[in-house]
Amino acid sequence: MSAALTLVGKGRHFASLGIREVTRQAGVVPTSFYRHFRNMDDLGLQLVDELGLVLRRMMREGRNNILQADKLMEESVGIFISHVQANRSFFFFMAQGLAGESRAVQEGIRSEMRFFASELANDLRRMKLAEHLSDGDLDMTCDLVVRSVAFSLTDLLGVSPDDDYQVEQIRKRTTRFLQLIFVGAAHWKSESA
Amino acid sequence: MSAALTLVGKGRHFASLGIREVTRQAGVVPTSFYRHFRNMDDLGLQLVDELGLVLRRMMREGRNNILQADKLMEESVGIFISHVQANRSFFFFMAQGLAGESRAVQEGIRSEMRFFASELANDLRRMKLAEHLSDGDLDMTCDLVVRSVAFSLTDLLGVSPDDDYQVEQIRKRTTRFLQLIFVGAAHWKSESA
DNA sequence: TGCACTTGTGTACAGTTGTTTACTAATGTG
DNA sequence: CACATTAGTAAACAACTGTACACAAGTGCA
Repeated sequence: MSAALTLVGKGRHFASLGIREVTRQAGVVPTSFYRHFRNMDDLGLQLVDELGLVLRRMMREGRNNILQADKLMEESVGIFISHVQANRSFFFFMAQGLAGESRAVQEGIRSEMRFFASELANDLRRMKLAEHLSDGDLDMTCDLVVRSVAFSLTDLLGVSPDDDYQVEQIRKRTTRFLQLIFVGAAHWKSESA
Repeated sequence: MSAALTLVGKGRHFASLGIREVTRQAGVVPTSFYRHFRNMDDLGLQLVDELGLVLRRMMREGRNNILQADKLMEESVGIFISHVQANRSFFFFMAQGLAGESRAVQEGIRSEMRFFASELANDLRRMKLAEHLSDGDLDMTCDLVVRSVAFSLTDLLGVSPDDDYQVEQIRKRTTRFLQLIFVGAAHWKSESA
């Protein structure tokens, strides 16, 4: 699994990886692959599970470290970026999987994102930061937040992690996106359509 | 090119396509490939150019058919969805390319999206729909709009085009996203950070 | 009519792929 | 210690891959 991840981190697309290629990277004979996985899709699914762990760690760090509500978005984006940089290959895999060729992997990643969004909605409810929103509207808002951040992910993966200037731009832009969304949520009226 | 697109439309990932496979689908001998392209990346780049045309057609239809400002978002989303359904394979290619393995294709698609966002900003300026926003803030808003719609694209490609119920859900959700963003923009104050 | 150019064909080759089968080394539990 | 399980190996195979080369049919222009 980490061999596959390494290759993905080097810019290869998961869909184009072969069994022999992965085992070669792992320093192991091709037949060994079958001791652990039935095929590449299977390996992909197990990577999705591990990705889930990475995302949960990120979420926990967010919950523990965000103290003042007024800095909520800056800090969240900061945590997000630092986790992406620390697990670059995993997030490459995630970004690829959103439009990947295995339907199962795609659905797995999508469901991780839904989970993330619903946890975010719960947190906001608990912090009483969105009391004027109906449950449905809060869910929608959080969904949009998660999507926007996920899209920033592709920006972030497109620049070198050492390019501080570009990373800073992405950080600022993502933060502004979130602020814009929450300004919208603050003035949102149900059935405004 | 249309052979490659057909394969992508059938669920294959562009990065995993081979020359022989594409020429087989095209009903042509493998060596013919080299008459037109140097390699698969080259083919991908030419597909990006064609994708640009598809997007421009969509934009034009938007400009011609949107009459009342109050239905602007419903109609825009409607046009978007109908173009996606009419050019499904192209949009598959686009969604894949955002995290593809060819840096050049990736950059090409990204730049098409930037172009789209800046045209959108110009239109809104021209229609005097965003006069309280600075240029930078309007650009940001349009960027977020385009990203949100692009993300909905992956939703749309994940369901069958005949599944009217799901398509309708996506349409509604996307429209609400845009409304939320524009409510945010309407109440946005520069330097609100 | 002849000529340059474009597109497609046929054959060939060395390298790579996924997968099977039979065998071996390492592991931890009773 | 013996045994069952797990993880890795070696050799083999047919199928497929990208690419090279020389050649043929179709095109539009002089």
